[in-house]
Amino acid sequence: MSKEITSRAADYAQWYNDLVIKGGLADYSAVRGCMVIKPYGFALWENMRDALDKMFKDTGHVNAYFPLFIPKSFLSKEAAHIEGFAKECAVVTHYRLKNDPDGGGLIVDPEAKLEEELIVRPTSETIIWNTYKDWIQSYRDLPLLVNQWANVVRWEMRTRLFLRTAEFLWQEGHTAHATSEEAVAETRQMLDVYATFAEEFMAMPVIKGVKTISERFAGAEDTYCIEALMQDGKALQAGTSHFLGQNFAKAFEVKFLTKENKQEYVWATSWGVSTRLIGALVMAHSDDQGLVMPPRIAPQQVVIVPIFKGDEQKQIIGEKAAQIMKELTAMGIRVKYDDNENARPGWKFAEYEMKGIPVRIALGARDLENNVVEIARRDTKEKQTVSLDGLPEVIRQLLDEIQLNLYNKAKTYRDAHITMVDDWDRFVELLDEKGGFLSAHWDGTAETEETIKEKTKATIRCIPLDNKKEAGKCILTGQPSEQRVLFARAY
RNA sequence: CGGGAAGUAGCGCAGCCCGGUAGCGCACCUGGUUUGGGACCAGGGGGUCGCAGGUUCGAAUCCUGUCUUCCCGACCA
Repeated sequence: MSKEITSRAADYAQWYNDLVIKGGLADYSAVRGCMVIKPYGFALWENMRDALDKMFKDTGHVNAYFPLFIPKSFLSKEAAHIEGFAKECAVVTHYRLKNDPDGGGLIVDPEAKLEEELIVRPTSETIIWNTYKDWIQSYRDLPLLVNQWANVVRWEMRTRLFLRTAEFLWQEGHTAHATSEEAVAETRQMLDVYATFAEEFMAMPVIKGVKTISERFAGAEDTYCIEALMQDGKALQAGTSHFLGQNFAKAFEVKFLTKENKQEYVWATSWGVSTRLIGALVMAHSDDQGLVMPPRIAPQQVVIVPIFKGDEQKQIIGEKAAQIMKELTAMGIRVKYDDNENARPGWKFAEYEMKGIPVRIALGARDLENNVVEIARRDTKEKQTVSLDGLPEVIRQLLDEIQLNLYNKAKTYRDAHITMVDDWDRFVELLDEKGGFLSAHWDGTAETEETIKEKTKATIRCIPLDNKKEAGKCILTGQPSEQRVLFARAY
């Protein structure tokens, strides 16, 4: 009624916007390109953050916090890095406002110009490596394994809720190591952490791979990524992990003394995931009725909707619901009871479906008489009547089943959308008609990559880590190729 | 940053062409009847018409500027 959702078939982009806004995840704000993350969306982020944070701690990392502002001179120390970010930096030039003497309200005080302009961090490599210089003296200080949860700003031309906003929340890990091998191992380890998180918590299958040179992070030697596939057949980079070599160590003079008392530059990594994951989650599982939340990170896993006539029934049902809640909560299940009398049950059913709550329990007087409840699962919309006896265990298993089903469904779709193709015309045709990943040979040159992008808007998403070597001919140029790479149109 | 569309009550919209008392649906408040898939009846409250200038006796309506959003491109996570 009041909250119609555009169907995916009618307008995929609008469907996505509808889910984010009507599902209560976020809103547009008065600031261009910036969004307000609403409590429901932030609860989701908190669950993602908590799960990831634990995984980071379990792999030996600690959290710290570095400044929002970066002196302009820092950013320019690493040539490739500045090249990559210069075009999208917000710059602070003054530190004071004053009343316009001509009565025009507040103006920037021209007297208050900063001696050195400050950049609002688009990422923190430079300020962090400038700091690490002081933290690292000897091999005994290594490895240095630090993560920070922060906001960053990248001045984007065109923004989309969660997928690309001028300001976003993320975590960025920055580590320093004594050897190249150790840094590469760290890079790969964190990529595995991301892949595990995406698959086990978000129920979103991902492909681990390495980026081509042109898709590489500015300042990295190698960029690894996890790539996910959305329901419209477009790929989305869900996380990246970079092997930075000694680029930042050299730019910021970060050296350490080896056991042999020799000065050497340290080896670095950085890795991050952002609130973009929320956009990925929305597009991976949701349907035309609304959001579909994977149980493991759903802000609410179960909602109980009472169905009653009159205060007496409300009272009795409320008591039973409280008991169910207590049992579920004791099992660590996040459950909400909605006895708001302003909305009728049917309205609540639709509302919670839109919010994607995995399991709904309907509890009415009739059920109490029969010692049963009706449970409905969001993913398949199946309903069943089950006994109140042993309900918590049934719910617990159902949540696991939903989690698994979402993953399997997404994986089936994803696997069905990786297409091997060896013919250029077919390649172009598939992009338009089917979408998804196209596994094709590439001659390894940036020129060919660029030409394919110009002709088709498809980019090389990654070279899968488990790729097998296979001689073939480049899809565009026919030049010899030693392996297939994954092409797709991407967010 | 280019091209298109839009901004009027919390939300969705009409009114604008042709200037003259700001309207409809949902939501909200009160009372009543209801409650197993987005209830109904009656009464009621709420709007600097994005913002700033201009034209005019008079501007939601005409003109100029500006801000914001959406869609499509270019750029990028």
